[in-house]
Amino acid sequence: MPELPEVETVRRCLEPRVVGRTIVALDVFDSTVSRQGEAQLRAALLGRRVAGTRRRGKWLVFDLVQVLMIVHLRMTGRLVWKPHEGERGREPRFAVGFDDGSRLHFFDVRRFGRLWAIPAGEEAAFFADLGAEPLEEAFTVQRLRDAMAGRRAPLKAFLTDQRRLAGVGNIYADEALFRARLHPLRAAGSVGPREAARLHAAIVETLRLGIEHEGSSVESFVDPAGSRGRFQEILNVYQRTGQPCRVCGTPIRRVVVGGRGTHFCPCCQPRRAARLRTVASRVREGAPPAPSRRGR
DNA sequence: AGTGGCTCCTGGCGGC
DNA sequence: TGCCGCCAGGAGCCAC
Repeated sequence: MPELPEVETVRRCLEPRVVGRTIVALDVFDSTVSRQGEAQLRAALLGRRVAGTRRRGKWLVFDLVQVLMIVHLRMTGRLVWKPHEGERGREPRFAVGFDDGSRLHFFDVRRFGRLWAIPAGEEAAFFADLGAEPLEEAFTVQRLRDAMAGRRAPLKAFLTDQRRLAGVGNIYADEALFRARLHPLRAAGSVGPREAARLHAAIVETLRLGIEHEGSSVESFVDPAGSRGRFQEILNVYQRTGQPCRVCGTPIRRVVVGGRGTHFCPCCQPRRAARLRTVASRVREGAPPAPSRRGR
């Protein structure tokens, strides 16, 4: 499932290949890939030069100066770079041809991926509902705390909600929560300042590590040049149900949160806050519980 | 408003 | 061996 690190990996692979090239062909083989028709997409894209590539959350943006070509890979979308024409096997959903004869093919077995061509001036409206970009400086601990404040939604659902945070999906949410030692079912609004700082660091570290490893190839992810990612080799919890936690050896558990498979270590990610657990263990040891700071 | 649930889509897999 | 049904999940939509 392409998330922020996978989309960034795709972007980095494509950037040197497409920047400076002019789009001379667009073929739509599956009309459901875009709400816009082939004629409209062609009118918007043909003859335009690629000035740069960007990423916003899990959305890949090709900057064509006055127009933006935007691609979302969703579940199984794959952009495949072909130096020259010619493609074997399954038909792509769309293909873009460049002025030097090279082509970019979009393959997508589950057909959830989408393509847009919008005027550059509509970018703000297009991404209006998208939350903080986690690898930008503006994403601070305070910003995360503000976003979590008062929310009853479980942390797992909060992290994968693109309106709150852009780019985190199932894999990196589970991995970030493990790093932060936070239980996926904890309400986002119940997270204290220290825990929020830990979660912030965990989100940033996990995503950076994902990019460093060129993404996770847990299903079929490969970059446009055909390279697999390596992050799946260092996953701590995702799809490791029943296997021992790499930290404490406890079997990894799987629960469903918001309809999504969620993996965590029940020992490293306790449901209750650490302070409460300390009180519980004091009771178990026969010592009187520490007096509450609030006196109640 | 915030939250949870359903839908789309198809290859892969477990069970019988 | 073959077939059936379930599972995976990003985002959009809908209901409460």
